[in-house]
Amino acid sequence: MATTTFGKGCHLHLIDGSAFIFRAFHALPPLTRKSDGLPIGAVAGFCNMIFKMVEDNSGPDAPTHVAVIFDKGSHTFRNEMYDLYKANREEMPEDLRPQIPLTRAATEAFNIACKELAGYEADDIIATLSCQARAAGGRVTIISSDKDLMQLVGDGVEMFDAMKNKRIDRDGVFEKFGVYPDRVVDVQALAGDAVDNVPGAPGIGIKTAALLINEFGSLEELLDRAGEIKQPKRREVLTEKRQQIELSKKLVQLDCETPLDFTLDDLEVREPDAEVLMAFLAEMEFRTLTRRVAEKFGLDTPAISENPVETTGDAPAAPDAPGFDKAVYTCIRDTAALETWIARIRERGYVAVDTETTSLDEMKAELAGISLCVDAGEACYIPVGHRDGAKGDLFGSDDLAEGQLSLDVVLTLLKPVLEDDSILKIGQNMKYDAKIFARHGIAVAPIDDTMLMSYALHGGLHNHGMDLLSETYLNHVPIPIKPLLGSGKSAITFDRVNIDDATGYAAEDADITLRLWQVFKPRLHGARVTTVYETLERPLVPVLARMEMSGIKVDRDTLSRMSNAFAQKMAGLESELYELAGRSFNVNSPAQVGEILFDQMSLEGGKKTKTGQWSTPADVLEDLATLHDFPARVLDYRQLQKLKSTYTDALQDHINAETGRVHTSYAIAGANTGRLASTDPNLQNIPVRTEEGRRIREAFVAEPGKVLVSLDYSQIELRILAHTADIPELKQAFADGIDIHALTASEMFNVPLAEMTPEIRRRAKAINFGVIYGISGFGLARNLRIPRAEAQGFIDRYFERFPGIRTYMDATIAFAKEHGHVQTLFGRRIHTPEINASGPQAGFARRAAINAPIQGTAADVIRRAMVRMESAIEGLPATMLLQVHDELLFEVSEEAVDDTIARAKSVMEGAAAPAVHLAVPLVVDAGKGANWAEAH
DNA sequence: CTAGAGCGCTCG
DNA sequence: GTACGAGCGCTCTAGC
Repeated sequence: MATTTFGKGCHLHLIDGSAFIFRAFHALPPLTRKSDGLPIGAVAGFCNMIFKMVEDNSGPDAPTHVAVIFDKGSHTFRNEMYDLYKANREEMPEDLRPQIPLTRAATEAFNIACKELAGYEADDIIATLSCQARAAGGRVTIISSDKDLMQLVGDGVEMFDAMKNKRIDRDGVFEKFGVYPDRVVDVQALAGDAVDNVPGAPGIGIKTAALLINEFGSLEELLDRAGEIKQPKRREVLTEKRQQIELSKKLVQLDCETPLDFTLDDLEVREPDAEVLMAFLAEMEFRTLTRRVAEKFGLDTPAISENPVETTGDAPAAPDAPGFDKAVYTCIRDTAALETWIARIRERGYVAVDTETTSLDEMKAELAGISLCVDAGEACYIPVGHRDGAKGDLFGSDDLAEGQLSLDVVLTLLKPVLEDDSILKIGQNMKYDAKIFARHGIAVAPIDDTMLMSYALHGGLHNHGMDLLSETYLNHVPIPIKPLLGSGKSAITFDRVNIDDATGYAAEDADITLRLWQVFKPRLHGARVTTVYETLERPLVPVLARMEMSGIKVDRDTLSRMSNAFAQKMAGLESELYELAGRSFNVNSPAQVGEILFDQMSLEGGKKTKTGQWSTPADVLEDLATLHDFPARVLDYRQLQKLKSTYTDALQDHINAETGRVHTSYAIAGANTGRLASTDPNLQNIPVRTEEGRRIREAFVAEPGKVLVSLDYSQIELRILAHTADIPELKQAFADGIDIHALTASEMFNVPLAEMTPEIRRRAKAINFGVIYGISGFGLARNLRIPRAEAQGFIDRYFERFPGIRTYMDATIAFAKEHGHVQTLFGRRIHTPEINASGPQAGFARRAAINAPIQGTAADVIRRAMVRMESAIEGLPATMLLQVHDELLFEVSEEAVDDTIARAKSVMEGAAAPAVHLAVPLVVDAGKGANWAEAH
């Protein structure tokens, strides 16, 4: 083809490559290459789009010049102007990352120019080329739907949305922005952009911005004459935020003078080399496209062994995986063998790791050994802390039968591998192993966690322990630990297990972990949970590990004194109860309490539990307490018993001898909804509702010179409900900062807000919570202690007043029935296997399905806040210690309290963006104090 | 003697 | 038969 000079009559097509594949990745079904599971959905979408253009563009309107433009790197000249530019941007999904070089390769295979420039966005290159083409008298079509490019439209420049197959001209831009292209930047400067983190003028959206620009003619005119604006808020924001608005304009204004090292003439359309193109398409295993391309060029279709298959989340396990064989596992007792393994790991780029220790408490556990696996079926165990069973002496390298390398030697060799950025460490519940290694000065990264992959894939279906996963997904029953350790008093710790047995057990764990990873990893994309796994599960591992290792200081003396006081009171109550009953009995036994109440005293209203004994829960005893002292005293006793046994006594046993602090453990995959669960001890249920219970929080203290700072989301679940079910009245109330329960009461009972009584508000509050739980007449009646018919009346009125709630509930259940799962706003899936059951099960399943998206979205929000928190408070003398579902607790040096609160609050309130745009504000309240009671 | 179910209570 | 989601201490019993 003869080289021509770009000029009049020429038509330039500019394809926004980065934006296209990002959109294609999310919009198209997830496709993986059959032969190796490589995700290629976005590449396929891209190739189809390019091919379609090649086919369509043989007419008179065909481009004479064409280029695909990509972003290069994330740092651009805009970050020099404003360091927060695109700071909200999500990390690229891992399944998309490998597709980017493939898309460049595809562009080259089609023999289309592929351009990018460090320090500039694709948009700037597109702007520059557009300007040059216009200056030369040619026409331009920008293949993109990015609104940031709309400022270029007009006068011979058009846009084309390839996904929607829609042209965008001057009028199209006007539709979107309310102004013509030459004023688009002015509108964008005012409206800002949450996704790119362009600040704009707070409170002004696109519509208002367009109104103002149309009235004043330009942004500069508007800012100069802002004083003339009637609305005080607008006037104020335009005056006070002038600098911010001007900066925003610079950020959205595209650069038409990007220093390019090529000219328009270099972009002239070239015929693809058919063989190169066919080879590429065949390599991608695009069967249909390969055939169509072959037809177009009149070539034979090359044989492609496998069809690309859309994975639905049920991709088969590797069919040719070797069986499990203990005999193949090796025990590593010398450095040469260890170095061979390390070389193998480096060559492979990933390794499954498991640690064996002397305790389930990571803060006390000593390392007994480490197992590794890089190929299914072949694993090793490196003993480092095994001891003689009788004497307890550590085996050395010269113990012939039981020799082992020293811990120091092994960790020195493994540390560079475990910390190597280019080697993926795979574990089952990696938080445990990461904490063990962290205590030895090793920061394990990067990681994958098979437990968390399973949680993202199968949440709600089953638990995610290794034994169950192995049986379910590998069809293999792992070696049980019981026979090795024994149980009860005679149980031994893993360091006393003989090394041969330990090798068989431990190496298998690494083997299983690797195989689970091989099964789960390619399924994430098909099940559309890659982003959930990568942004809500995996990044929490190091964050929680650090929180757990920090622990919280608990004052033993305070607890001890309270325990003594409780014991005294309980002793008094005990004798009083014996007196009232006329005999001694075990107050801790509900069965015996029931006997005395209902058999001996013949009080009315008793019900039996399913095991046939009298039921004596607190609400029943509360009713009986009006008739008799005995049930009243039992209630008093039970409260003290609970506080003493679970809190003031048990917590003391959890104070770590070395740190003097209590270190809880968070289960990331514990709760079905996405919530964390706290165990050993549970620090998410420390009393707060009663005065006496709340005093236990006085024992949770800050170090001298520091304070505890608590930040909690206000009404987060109701806010999410208002957004999700799209209830205008509730959204408005949250926007206006109105008391939501009072508002509900006012709407339901026709009582003006000014005349609200606590009792009416209390009822509305119970209904609001009931809605979140999948309300029933029975449940509300029991909660409010009113007749069931009356409760049902309330519910009916509520649905009448807020019909959107009913719509949401019905739609959620219908979704669950159709898909077998519900999901949160962030895409977390919660499976609902019982949703089609009948009988009482059906009710449970329906209520759980209604609740899960709300509770789960709230859980996702705080997870995101936690993941972002560490960098947000970096440099401040502040440590995040605890999470209690909607609360984060920090320990902060006194002088940094205000800064910490400001930064943490900002992270928490903005945690939904940019992945989710909530139509209600998130509000966070803060408190501080010397102890948790004061801070909360 | 040990493990596990059942009950009841704590939290969001 | 019923509010959603969790964990833990105590009693009691089945089974070694």
